[in-house]
Amino acid sequence: MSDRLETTIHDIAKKLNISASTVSRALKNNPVISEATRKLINKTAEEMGYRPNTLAANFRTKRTNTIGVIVPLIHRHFFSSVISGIEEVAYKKGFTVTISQSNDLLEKESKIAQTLFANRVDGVIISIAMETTNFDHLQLFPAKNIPIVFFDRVVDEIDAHKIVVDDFGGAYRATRHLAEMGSKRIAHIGGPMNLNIYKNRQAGYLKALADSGLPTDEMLVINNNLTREQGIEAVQKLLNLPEKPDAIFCANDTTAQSVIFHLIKTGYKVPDDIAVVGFSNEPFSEMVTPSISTVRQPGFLIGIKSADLLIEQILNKQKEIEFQTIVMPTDLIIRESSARQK
Amino acid sequence: MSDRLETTIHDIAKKLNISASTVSRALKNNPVISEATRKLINKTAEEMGYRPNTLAANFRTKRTNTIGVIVPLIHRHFFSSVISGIEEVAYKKGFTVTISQSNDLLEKESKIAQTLFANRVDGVIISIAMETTNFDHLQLFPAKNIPIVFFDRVVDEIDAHKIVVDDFGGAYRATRHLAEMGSKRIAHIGGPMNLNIYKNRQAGYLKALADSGLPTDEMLVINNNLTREQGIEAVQKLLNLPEKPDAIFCANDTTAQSVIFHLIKTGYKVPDDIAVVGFSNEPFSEMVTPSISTVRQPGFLIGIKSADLLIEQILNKQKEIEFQTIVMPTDLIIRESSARQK
DNA sequence: TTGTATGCGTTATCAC
DNA sequence: GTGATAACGCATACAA
Repeated sequence: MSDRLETTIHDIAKKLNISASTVSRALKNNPVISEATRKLINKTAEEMGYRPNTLAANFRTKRTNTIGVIVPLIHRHFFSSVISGIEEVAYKKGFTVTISQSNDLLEKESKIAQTLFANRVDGVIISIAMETTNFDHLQLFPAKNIPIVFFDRVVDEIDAHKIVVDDFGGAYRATRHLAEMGSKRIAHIGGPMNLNIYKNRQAGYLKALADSGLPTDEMLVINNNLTREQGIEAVQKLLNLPEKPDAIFCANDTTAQSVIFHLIKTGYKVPDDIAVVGFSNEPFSEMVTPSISTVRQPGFLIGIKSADLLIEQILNKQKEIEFQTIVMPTDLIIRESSARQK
Repeated sequence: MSDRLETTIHDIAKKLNISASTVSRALKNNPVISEATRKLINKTAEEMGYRPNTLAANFRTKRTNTIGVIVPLIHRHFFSSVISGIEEVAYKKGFTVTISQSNDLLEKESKIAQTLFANRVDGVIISIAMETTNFDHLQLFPAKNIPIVFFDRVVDEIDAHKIVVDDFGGAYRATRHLAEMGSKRIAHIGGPMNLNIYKNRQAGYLKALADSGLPTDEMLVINNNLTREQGIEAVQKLLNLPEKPDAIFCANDTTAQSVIFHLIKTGYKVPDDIAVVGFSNEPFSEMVTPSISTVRQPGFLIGIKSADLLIEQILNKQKEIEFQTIVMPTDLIIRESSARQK
C-alpha cells in the first residue's frame, strides 16, 4: 500500500532544483548531459530509491521491449529448447519474453494473437498449431508493421522471416539409411499434410525410396496427428497388410516409441524384423531400449536465430528488408532401433 | 507505419458527438451506461476498427494483467507442467504470463526479478534457483504489496502462499519400499541442503530408515547438484565403500537414471544387486530399461493451484490474508528398477 | 445517464 | 547543456 511513495523523475528534479527533462535525459545516459549533473542525478535517484516506471515509458514510446512467443506445447522438448534459445538472446538484449501455448488449437492461438497484439508486443515468434489452416489472426501483425518470425511450422501465406529445419533432408537420410540396412518395404507414419514440415518429411521419404530403387506403395503411408495412441493404431494397420513393412519411418519420436513398444509387445524384433526411425531426438529417445534412431533438430539454435532476426527487425523498423527462409541442418542419429547387424 | 491511423476512444466520441468518458464506460460494460448508447458505441467501435490501447490503460490503472513466472529451467518436465497449469488458469482469467528461467543462477534470478518488477507485473510465481540463499531481490515484491507465490523450492524467510509437494512423505514411502524389498543398506544421493525440498526428502529417507529398523550411516548419504555427471561420481564413491549399499534412493530421476546406467555398465544387476528409486517421474522414467521407480509430483495441479492463489490475491489486494503452505500429495510409482522378485 | 476536467510518468519538441 | 511544455490514451472523481 506504499504506492504513494513511488519516486518519479519530478521528485528528483524538485530535490535538485533542476527540470524533469534533465533528469530523464541523465537517467537515459543521453550524452548531451554533462558528466557532473549526470552523476549527481544518478546518485540522488539511487538515494531516493527511484525506480523507472516502465509502464509510463512504454506508453509514451509505444514500445514494450517485449516479444511474444506462441508455441503449440511448452513442454515438448523441441519447443522448450527453442524457447530457451529465444529467452537467452532476448534477455541479453533487454527484451522480455511472453510465452503462450496454443495447445495446437486454432481458436486459442487466435485469442493469444489478439492478446499479444493488444499488449503491444514489439514482435512475435511463432510455430503454428496443427489445426491452423487460416491465417487471418496472424495478418494482424504484418498489417500493423509488427515483425513476426515463423519457425518450424511456418506459413507460406505470410511474408516474413522463416526458420525451418531441413525436414526433407532429414527424412531423406533417415529413409536412405533404412534402405541401406536392407529394408525393402519401408512404411511412413506422417503428420497432417497442412503443415509444411510433415509435407517435407514425406517428400524426403518418397524421394529416398525412389533413389533407392524401392517402389512406393500408398498402403504404406499413414497420416495422423502423431500421438501415442494414433501411433499404435497406425502400426496395427500396417501389420494387418498382406505385405507387411520391414521398416517404419515415423515423423516424430513419440510415434516411433509407441510403434516400437507395440511391435515388441506383439513379438516382433526391432530392428531385425522391423527397423524404426523417428524424428526430433526427444531426450527419451536415447534412454529407451532399444534406443531410437532419429533426426536431430537444433532447437536451441533455432531459438537464437529467430530471436536475432526478430530483434533486428524491431530495432530497424524503418529499413526495408528482404525476407529470408533459413534452413537449419538436421542430422541423422543412428541408434539401436535401426542398426541391423548385416 | 500506419500508426497514425490508430482509432482512440476520442475518435469514436467525436464521430458520435458524445464524450470520451461515455465511450470508455460503454466499452468497459459499465452498467451505468444505457443499453442503447452502449450498443451504438460498440457498433461504431467495431466499424472504426477500434483496438483498445492496453498500454495506456495499464499506465492509467497501474495494473498490467500480467503475472511473472520464474523457474530454474523451462525444459524440465516438472516445470513445464507447472507452467502449463499456470498458463491455463491465467488464460481463462484474462491474465498474460511472462516466463523467465533463472538457469539456477542467483544473479540471473535477481535480474529477472528486477525486470518483472520494473514491468509492474501484478504478481509473481517462482521456484527459486539452486544457488539462491539470499532473498533480497525477492523482498522487492512483498515490500510493494505485489503478491508472490512460491512453489516447490520455497523460501521460509518470506511470508507468502507456498505450494510444496509432500517431499517428506514421498521420500519416506520410497525408502520404506526399498526396505520392504529386503534392502539393508540404503544409500541416498540428495540435493543441496539449502533447498527445503531436498532437506525434506532427506528427512523422509532418514525417518524411513529408523522406522524400518535400519541403521543410518553417514557414508551412505551424498549431497550434490543432482546432475548426470555428479550422479555417476556419487555412485562410484558408494561402490568404493567397504560396505556397499544394496539400494539407492536418488533425489531426482536424472540422477537415478545415470546411477542405473553406471551400475549396469559396471556389471551390477538392477534391482537385484542394487535397487534404485528416483524422484519426480520424468517422462523418460517409464520408458527406459529398466523403468525407474519414482515419486510422482502433480506439476500441472501445482501450476493451477499457484495461479489460483496468486490471482485471488491480485483481485483482492486490500483484503488481509492468512498465508498458507499447501502440501500436494505425492505417490510412489513402483517400476522395474526397484521391484525385486521376493 | 452523461459530460467535464484532470492526471498517471515519461519522453519529445522546441526554445533558450 | 538545460528548461518549459505538450502530448501519449485512458479512467475516474466530480458535476450536472
